[in-house]
This record gives sequence, C-alpha cells and structure tokens, in this order.
Amino acid sequence: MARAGLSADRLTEAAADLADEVGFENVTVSALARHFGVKDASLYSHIRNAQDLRVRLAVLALSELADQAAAAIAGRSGKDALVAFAGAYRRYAHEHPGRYTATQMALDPDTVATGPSERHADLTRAVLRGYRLWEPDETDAVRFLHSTLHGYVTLERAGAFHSHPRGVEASWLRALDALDSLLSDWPAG
Amino acid sequence: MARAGLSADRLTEAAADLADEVGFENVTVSALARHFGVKDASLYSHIRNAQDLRVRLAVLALSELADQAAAAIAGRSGKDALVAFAGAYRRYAHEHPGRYTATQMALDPDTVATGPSERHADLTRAVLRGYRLWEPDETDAVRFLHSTLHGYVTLERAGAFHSHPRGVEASWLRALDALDSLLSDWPAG
DNA sequence: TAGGCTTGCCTAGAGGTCCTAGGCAAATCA
DNA sequence: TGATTTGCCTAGGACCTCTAGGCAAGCCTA
Repeated sequence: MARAGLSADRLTEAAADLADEVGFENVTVSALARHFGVKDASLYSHIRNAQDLRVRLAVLALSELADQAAAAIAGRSGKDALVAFAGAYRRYAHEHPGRYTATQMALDPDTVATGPSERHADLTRAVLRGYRLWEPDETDAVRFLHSTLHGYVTLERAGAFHSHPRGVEASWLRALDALDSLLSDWPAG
Repeated sequence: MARAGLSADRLTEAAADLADEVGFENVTVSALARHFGVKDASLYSHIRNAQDLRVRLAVLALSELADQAAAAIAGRSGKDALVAFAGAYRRYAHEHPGRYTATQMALDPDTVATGPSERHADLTRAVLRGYRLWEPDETDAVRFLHSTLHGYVTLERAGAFHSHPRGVEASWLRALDALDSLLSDWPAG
C-alpha cells in the first residue's frame, strides 16, 4: 500500500481550499481524509484534533492576508496606500471566503504570539504613516480602520447590504473616501 | 408521564440563553433537549432542524438588539443619538455574546424579509437624521456606521485589540468622536 | 543487504450529534 | 365519553470525533 505523503502543512493547505469551496464550518477531519483517500483516523498523527486543524488554517489565512496586504501597499502612501490596502483586504475576503472566515477565529494568546496578527497590525500602521498621526491617535485610528474594513466585508458577505438597491461597490468607494477624509483630519482628543 | 410544555418560542429563548452561556457554536439540539429533560427527537416536532433553530435564534437576537437600540435613541438626536445607539449596540454584544454571534448568521432573503434586519437599518437611518444626509449619501453612511460598529465589537470580542496597551474603552470613545466628525462633514461625492 | 527502528496508515470501536419513522398516551374537542 | 389531535417516546441509521493497538513501508546502521 502506497503512502499518501501527508503532513500538517499539506493538510492545512487542503483544509484551506476545502474551506473556500464548502465553507469554513464544513471543514471536517472526515472530509479532509476523504480528499486524500485515507481513513480519518490517519490524520490524527499529523494534527492533534479538529480544533487544531482549524487554528492552523486560521494562522495560514492570516499570514496570506498579510502577504497580500504588504504587496498592495509597497511603494504607495497616503490615500493610494489606503485604497490598495483596503482593496487587497476585501479581495482576499471575496476570493477566499472560507479562509477569511477562518481569520475571525478567536485565537488564544499563545497562538497570536506566533506572529501573523502582529504583522497585520504593523501593516495597518504602515498605511497610516502618510497621515501623520501620533500616539495614541495612531492606535485609535488603526483600530478604527481595521474595524471598518472588517465590518464592511463581513456584512457584505452576510448579505446585509442587499436589502437596498444602492450599489455595494459605490458605497465601498465612498467608504474609502470617508476613511481618507477622516484620517487626514483625525479629530483632536 | 407529564409533558414538558415545549414550543418553538420556548426552545428559541432557551437556545439564546444557552448560546450566551456556552457560545453560539455549541448550541445543539441535543444540549437543548438535555436542558428540558427530554429526548432530542422530541424537539423535531417544534423545529424543523438544527439550522432552523439557529435561524430562529438569530431573528430573536436581531429583534432584541433593535428594541434596545430603539430605546437608546428615543428622544435624542445628533451625537447624543449616535453615542447612545453605538453604546446600546456594543453593550448588547458584550452582555449577550452568543446572541450577538447569532446576529452575524447569513440569513436567506425570505427570513430577512420577516423584519428585524430592516428594522435595524431603519434605526440606523434614524440616528443619521440629525446629520442631514441625503441619498445616496445616507445609505453609504448607514453602511459605514454599521460596518464600523459591527467590526469594532467583533474584533474587540475576538481579542484583536489586546496586543496593545492602549485602553479599548478610550479607543471606543475616540471612534465615536471620529464617526460624529465624519458624519457631520460627509465628504462630497 | 540484513536487521532493527521509526513512522504512516490501517482496523476496531466508543461516544456524540442530527434526524426520520412509527407508537403510545395525554390533552382537547365533539 | 368517544374520537381526534398533539407531545413525547423508542428504535435506529448516518456522519463526525477521537483513542488504542497493529502491521508494514521506508529509513538507518552495521
């Protein structure tokens, strides 16, 4: 009997693709085992349990998202950087719905400390560099920006904006205008 | 054998309490049946399936959230209304984490048409009345406001803001200042 | 290249959740 | 009081999670 050549990384990548296809909540150990043509019990030598698999998937997605965001803002500043950053963020969420859902998982502090979340925060800070904000305004603005982007793509995906005819794309562009305007003139504390 | 006196509504309320206690994802038909001391098969005369139960829970939560938001903005306008609305929204999310998670469920259009989502949008519009925005700016602003509030409370609950010492409460107040400032001077299209 | 060791995938099986089919008895109604 | 409806039951199948223990493939060493 030939071996399937599994590893935690290969399982995580396959789980990510599966998540994009069938939804994050449908990523199961059994489905993953079927994909590789092995028995589900075989996966437990590579992953601790189903939750472990989901955490690995979340870390992978956060890392990919940071990569794309970093590429998007390279060589840009100010509103250019903001639009590129937000666009990369939203595009990732649309093209990889399962992976994006995974990024919303509540990770325990130990896992967060492994990197990708921090990197995300650093990138957001880089976007704001052109707006000349100083602490603590910068942190407040980072949180605000992150909240608005995350909230927008989440609500958009949940269909919360479909009840009104106004185009979602047009609202998105105006949201970016609004963010730029707000960051350019962040209200004094 | 005495009957337990179940009904779809009683099940939904119990499911909501259960969600706040153990998390939305752990609301199962079995757990609910255990809570009432009956067999899980008995619940299927009241609910169609597990998904139906979760949808009912989402509708309940959206309705409660709308009630609290409506009470908060009654008799207020402008920034007062904004702060009260946002506060009610955030408080509900903190006090009822399971219910709030339920509100994030993707509801199919038929369910959305039953009311609570629309009501939520109407309330957001009411908050903006004092800012004198006209279509399509108003819709864009409704979406922006909703995104920022939802994003903030979601990220806050996921622990995304814990990595930095700046107080989450202080950032929240500044976010409200920023929203007020932005809505007061919504950038021209 | 032969023996031993590690490792990868296996079978077996227990326990949990979801859900359907069909039955009996309690509550309600004629 | 008898007939009908309703509520909860048992039985059981399908799927998912995870553990224990086994066998053989592939690697290391001599």
